[in-house]
Amino acid sequence: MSVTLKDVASVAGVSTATVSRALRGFATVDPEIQQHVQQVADRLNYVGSPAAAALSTGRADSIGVITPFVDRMAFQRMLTGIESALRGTNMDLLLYCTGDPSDPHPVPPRKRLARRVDGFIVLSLALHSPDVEEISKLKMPLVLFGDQGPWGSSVQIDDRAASVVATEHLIGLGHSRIALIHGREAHDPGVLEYQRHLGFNDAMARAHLTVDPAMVVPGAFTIAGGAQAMQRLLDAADPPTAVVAFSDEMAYGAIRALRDRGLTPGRDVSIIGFDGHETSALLDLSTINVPFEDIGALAARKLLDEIHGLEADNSGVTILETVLTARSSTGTL
Amino acid sequence: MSVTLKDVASVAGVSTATVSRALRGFATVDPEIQQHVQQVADRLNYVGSPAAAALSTGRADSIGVITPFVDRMAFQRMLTGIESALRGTNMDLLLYCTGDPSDPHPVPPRKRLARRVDGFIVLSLALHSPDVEEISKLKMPLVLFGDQGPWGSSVQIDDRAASVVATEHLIGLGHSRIALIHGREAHDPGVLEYQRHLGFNDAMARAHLTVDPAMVVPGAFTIAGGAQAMQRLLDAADPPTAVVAFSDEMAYGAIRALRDRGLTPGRDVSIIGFDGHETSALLDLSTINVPFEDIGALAARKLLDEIHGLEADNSGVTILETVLTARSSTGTL
DNA sequence: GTGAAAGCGCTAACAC
DNA sequence: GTGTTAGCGCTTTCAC
Repeated sequence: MSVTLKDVASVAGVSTATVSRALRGFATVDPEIQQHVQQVADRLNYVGSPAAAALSTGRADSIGVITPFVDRMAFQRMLTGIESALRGTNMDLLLYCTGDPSDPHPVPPRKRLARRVDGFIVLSLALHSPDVEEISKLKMPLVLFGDQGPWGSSVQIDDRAASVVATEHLIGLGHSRIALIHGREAHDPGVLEYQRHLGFNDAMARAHLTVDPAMVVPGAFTIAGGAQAMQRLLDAADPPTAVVAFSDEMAYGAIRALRDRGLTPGRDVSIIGFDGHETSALLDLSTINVPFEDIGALAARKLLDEIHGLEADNSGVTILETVLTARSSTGTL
Repeated sequence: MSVTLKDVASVAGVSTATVSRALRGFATVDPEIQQHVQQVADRLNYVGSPAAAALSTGRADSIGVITPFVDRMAFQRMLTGIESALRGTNMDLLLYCTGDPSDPHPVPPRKRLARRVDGFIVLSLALHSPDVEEISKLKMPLVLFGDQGPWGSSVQIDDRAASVVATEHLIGLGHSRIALIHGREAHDPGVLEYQRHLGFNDAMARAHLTVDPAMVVPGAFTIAGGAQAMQRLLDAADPPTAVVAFSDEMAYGAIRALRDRGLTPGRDVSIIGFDGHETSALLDLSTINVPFEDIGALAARKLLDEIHGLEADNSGVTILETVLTARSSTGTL
């Protein structure tokens, strides 16, 4: 097939053990020999077999990233962060997309990735994944985002507090009939959405405002879903004057729905999103900035530390800050 | 360490070969035994070692996706397509991000991924990667996008023709002083940008319009770069009345720059983008829709076929259609 | 400092 | 149909 360690060894006139050591830069190898072996390997265009190394060492030299969706901007930003943290390490990145957790998936992620990676980053985002439980049973290094797991460390934001900030921003502008576009019904307190919902309720209660159940609609975290949600809200007997959306994408959809009816965001209806994507600036969308790139990078760094057995100072739960950016999509009543 | 095939074999009272066959659903196994083995494996929570299997079979059961950037919307869309094509197969996805090809990368992709995957999808996007050459030397299954490679098949769009369509759209609206925001200087005809530039020139020449070198500026394929480019254009002695941008992101930036000066896209300056991202509809950006999801899915399918040795009907070069969507960012002069 | 040899966990002939 | 056996290509004791 291809050129192996053994080939290099026989050409270089040394043992496979020496080649193995030399190529990995072990200090115990004679510098002359080390250099010679390196040259031979280069000349032969030798590329080692990760599979063989993995089998032998038990390490896979790669991490798995598990996410329900790849087509979300938040995911892309986290992936960017993860990638940058991995740059310069010898770790490879395996991507496993579970799809909507409510659909049963053909092959559970643990079966797929378990022995193939040294650890996992689970981006459960807005949905609690039953797979997380499965994965945590593996007792492998694991870093979670968006959910507090029973095992491993996690990177989080304070969803409840951030949601309070968003809601109070609208209240501060004089709004009282405030609607909520959430992703979907969440019953698990560990889920990001649940916490944000709590925050919304907190802020409303604190301002002595009532939450009208008709003003709470799902938007599936997509642009289309957000647009539909907004349409429902506008069709209500008593439409809202302001809306909190649990993602920028849903807010985009809401803005579109508004415009389609000739309404202007921030004047006729105020809208605030959640995520702080770059495009939100262009759409003049007020939003809660979530540092997804940092989240990804930090999660990756935590995972690498766990894998390498460093009892790092960054283990456990880390909470990152979110900040409100007010733009013209939110205005006084 | 963990439970192995051998453990399952001894518990089930059969040989490892039988377990191996049973677990992979070979027809040559007695149904009763097959079921029994499966049960034992489940009970023991057995998870096979991909490394061992790979070493033994020579197949890695995974593909590598190589891209210079992860933080581009186009990349995300292609990844979505690739992911969906891989769903239901037993192939894993390894992501390798080379970063800007002009920077030297510490570990060349071929060394990293070569023996770890069964084939590659290379998304060179707007930049010609010298790594492609290296990878093609591997003589492994390879599917390219955005570049016509010396080896392997590819998925493409007709960049030159699409660019003609975009430019002629502006010309048809009465514009004659048309600027171009490209990504960066391209000298390689195999590169997408080069072809689009050709198309721009074609359309201008056909309409007997001159291309002012001062009206051709780079935007680095980012929002910020597009904004800067637009600023330069507006600061020119004789600013353009219309602009073609080679990506929606750069067009977003251009729109922002326009707005920052109190100008309205489509009225004061017309702008057309390239890509057709979902958010472009919200920004009322005219654009050339590129079916990135389809490109990704098709590339993945081609690669799988190549890997499995199917001399598929979809091998070689496949060209996908692009379509113009006119919105209010482009208007009559 | 270097080599010999025993695996790592699985698959694929090949016999039975 | 099922078991035996010989690797796949590397790492890693353990001698020397």
